[in-house]
Amino acid sequence: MSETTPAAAEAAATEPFRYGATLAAEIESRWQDIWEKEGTFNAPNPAGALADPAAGDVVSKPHSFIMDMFPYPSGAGLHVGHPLGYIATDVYARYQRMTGHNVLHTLGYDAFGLPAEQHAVATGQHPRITTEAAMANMRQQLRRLGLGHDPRRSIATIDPEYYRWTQWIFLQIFNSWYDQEAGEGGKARPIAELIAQFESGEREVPGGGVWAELSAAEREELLGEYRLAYSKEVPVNWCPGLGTVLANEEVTADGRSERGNFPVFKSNLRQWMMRITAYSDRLIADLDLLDWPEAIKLQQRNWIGRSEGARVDFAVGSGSAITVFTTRPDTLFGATYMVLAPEHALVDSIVPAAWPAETHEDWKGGAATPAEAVAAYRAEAAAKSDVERQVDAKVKTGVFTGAYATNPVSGEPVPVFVADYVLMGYGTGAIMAVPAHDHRDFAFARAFALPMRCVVQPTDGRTDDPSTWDDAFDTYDSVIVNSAHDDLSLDGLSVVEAKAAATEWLAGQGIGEGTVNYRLRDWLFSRQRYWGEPFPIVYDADGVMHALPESMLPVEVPVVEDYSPHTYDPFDSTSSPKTPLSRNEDWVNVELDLGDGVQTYRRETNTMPNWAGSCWYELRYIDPANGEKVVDPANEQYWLGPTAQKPGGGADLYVGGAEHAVLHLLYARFWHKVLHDLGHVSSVEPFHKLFNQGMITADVYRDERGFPVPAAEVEESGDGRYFWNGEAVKREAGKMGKSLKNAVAPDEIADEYGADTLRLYEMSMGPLDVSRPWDTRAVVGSYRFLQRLWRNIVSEATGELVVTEEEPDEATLRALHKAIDGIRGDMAGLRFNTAVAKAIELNNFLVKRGSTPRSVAEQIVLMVAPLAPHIAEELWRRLGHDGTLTYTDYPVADPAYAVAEAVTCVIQIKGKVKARLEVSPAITDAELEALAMADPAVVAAIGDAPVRKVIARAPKLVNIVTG
RNA sequence: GCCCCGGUAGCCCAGCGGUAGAGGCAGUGGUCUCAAACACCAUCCAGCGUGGGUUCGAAUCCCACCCGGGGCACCA
Repeated sequence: MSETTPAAAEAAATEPFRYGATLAAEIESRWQDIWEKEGTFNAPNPAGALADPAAGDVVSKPHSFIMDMFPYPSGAGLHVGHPLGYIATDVYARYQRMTGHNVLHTLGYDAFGLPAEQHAVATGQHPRITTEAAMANMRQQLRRLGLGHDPRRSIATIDPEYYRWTQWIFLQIFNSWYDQEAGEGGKARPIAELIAQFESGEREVPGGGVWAELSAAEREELLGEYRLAYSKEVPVNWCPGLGTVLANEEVTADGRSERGNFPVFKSNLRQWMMRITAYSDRLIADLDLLDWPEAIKLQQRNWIGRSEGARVDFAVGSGSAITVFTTRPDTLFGATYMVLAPEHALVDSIVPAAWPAETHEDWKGGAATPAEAVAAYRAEAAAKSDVERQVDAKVKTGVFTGAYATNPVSGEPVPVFVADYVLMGYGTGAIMAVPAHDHRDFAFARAFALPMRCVVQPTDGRTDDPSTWDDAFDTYDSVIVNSAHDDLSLDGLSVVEAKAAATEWLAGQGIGEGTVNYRLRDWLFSRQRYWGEPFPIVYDADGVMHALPESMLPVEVPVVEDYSPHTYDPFDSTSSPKTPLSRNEDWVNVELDLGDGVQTYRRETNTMPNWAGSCWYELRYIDPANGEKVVDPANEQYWLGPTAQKPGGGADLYVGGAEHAVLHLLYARFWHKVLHDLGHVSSVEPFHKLFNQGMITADVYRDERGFPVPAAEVEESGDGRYFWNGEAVKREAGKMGKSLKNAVAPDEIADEYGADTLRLYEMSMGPLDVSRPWDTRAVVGSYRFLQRLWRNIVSEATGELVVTEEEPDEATLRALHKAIDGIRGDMAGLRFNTAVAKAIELNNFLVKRGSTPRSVAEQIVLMVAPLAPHIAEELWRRLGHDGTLTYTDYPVADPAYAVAEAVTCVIQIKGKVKARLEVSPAITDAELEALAMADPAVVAAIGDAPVRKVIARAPKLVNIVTG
């Protein structure tokens, strides 16, 4: 496509006053320069360096903080799918400016992370060089689109002045603990307050020690159990192929790394964690404050996975007990066996020396003693990667431990198994199995010939004998049966009632209590990478951890020769991570005075994950140059503070892809809440309204071998078949990208038609939240619209204005105000596709009219301005206005003209259209009915049939029911 | 397997109880042109995924199913 000479450019060469690619390019670059030079989109702050005395009383002006999801600057350059959201937020931001809002809209770069590092390793260039080049390239590409960003606020996460605050927030989190007793639902408090409680004896030191007598190492160990950021040996996701550990959220359902698709293994390693689980309840509850798509809220709720249930102790052996978590205490009488996770600590202590008499052969796993059987099974489970465990999930495996526990309600002995379908990381790592009413337990019980007991009355026609069942019966909507003994009877109670009754009884017996359990785990926060934020943490000669004081921030990423990660064979589960930063002894060993005189310390060599920088960037957009504080409270309050419309506060609009539903959005909410608890921000949520834009897809053409061929070179034959170089190829839908050879760059489209055309086309393709295919051929439609708009106002022959000075007639006013009314609503509701259609409709009206009154021209220019700002600015100037239209009021519809003067009323007989009438929109039902019944066509159609009923819905419809 | 979202003209999409069509692309015919491209004018095209139901009336509401896209998936 790019090889052919743009036809429009040729035309422009011969017709210099015509709106073609050449004229569009000239207009666009000129206005982009003006906006930049005049700082048109600079938003004044209430306080600090970005406050503007000339802006007047900023605080009393309504604000609108509009954000795009933090882009990662890819070295590959943009395709037309990337800017979809950026154009949409720009259109909305421009509309907001024209309706009196102080608009904060900018775009920064999330520039730390794995891809940049991998790219650097591949090309041999330092990640800072490649990343900064990619950012410059992306800025250049985006500038051409005319996005109205405040350039003073465009931060980058790799800037030391930015990441010093990322490290500062880390220190806030590190130096905090979650006080469950504080406020409603608890809150984060400074760790110093906890230490004071231990010192004074107000709070008992766990383990019974005395604080003053503990060593520094012991104190730090203890505080690690409280800190919201802590370092601990935990089972983590180790990915040898990437050479780093990963958060649960970065591992796919089939046990592979989201990035790179390498196998991931469970490994016990000392790593940094964030205690996000302390916020589980608040992260769920505060979703109610947010204007987010329900689907995203649902995904967050599911990810956090709150379940209410009970902890129950099952006595085993003499004196010890296995504690299980269950959501179904109502089915306690149906618990016929138990299962421990292979890693469960109690396994060793309950295993007897020999198999009990009459132990089922299938339960022994072929071993001579229970200890052998358990050891063999554990070894087998440990060697499995998550992938294998996933693949094997359909078949239930396990072995009998040889031990029996006692069902606390039935008093019956229940065998205790070890099986990997029970996960150590959830609940207590142990379950009571109720095979009659749980699918997994049912499958296991069938495999091991375990007894089942039906305790919930089946309601689907099956008998109450589980031996005849094909699967468990797990409905909640039924009543409990077979569940009674001397002082507890659940029989006849509903499931919900029985849960409460059973929990209450257990608590009374001291063997259980109601509890809430979460699927969410603490967030693994360290990575073994070079290209990330270093931790502001050092270790002294005794290995005791010290946080650096604020004055020593930022801890800069050292400039080194060798920044490559230590990667391994992707399948080598025995390997262990090594940090790239540890190679650099000069940097690792550091002389510092942390209050005890100058001493040698070793730096923490892990780095923070990619998510760290994007967890708080909304705050820095607000106050990018603040050297004293993360954000000035006056500015935070103004832009993010809670209001009647947004009870939790947060940015007014946040647009981005749905793929960040749980990762970024959950982490950012968590950090924001910590900062709120510690008094740094007034808002409790970072993003009030979230909008997920759809994807732009593109046709992919594959040859016989299935390889993609360059989509731009494919030709369509008349009969709907496709050819490339004469060879038949197959068409399918796909993502846009280099690998599928179907990427279209925004620059190509801007070259041929101008950026305004590209913006308009992207906005008119369909609703913003729906994915839709790119069609280069269709772009010309948006171009023609702009040409017609231009022609309605400026002569193509002379470049002179052609608007008339007449007063618009009534029909024109009606068309105009109908358009204003509709477009305003569409703009406010982010329905840009229909807004464009209405603008085209009005413009087409003006074309047919033959001339355009000046007042109408001005209003249509203003209406189109958010969508196609360059041509609008140019026409506005040519219409005789000085300066930018950015802050000119958006047209307001006159209600007198916004309704049609006459409407067509349809007359139906039994739902079939028989006649039409032109009536006033103000007509009453009775008048309309009378008119309809008098209509000759209607009279004829009714004939002799009796009229049973007449439905009149003024002014559009009358339906006559006969017969 | 479970949970979301979507199926309207050849294509992208409006309409979301009341005439199936706002807008765009493509197609067809014409104007312009020596021809063509561009542009302009005109025009063709679907009964709304399928099957039931509610209603005077259903693309629109309800139920079931089919197809496409996304998410979750031994979480006790």
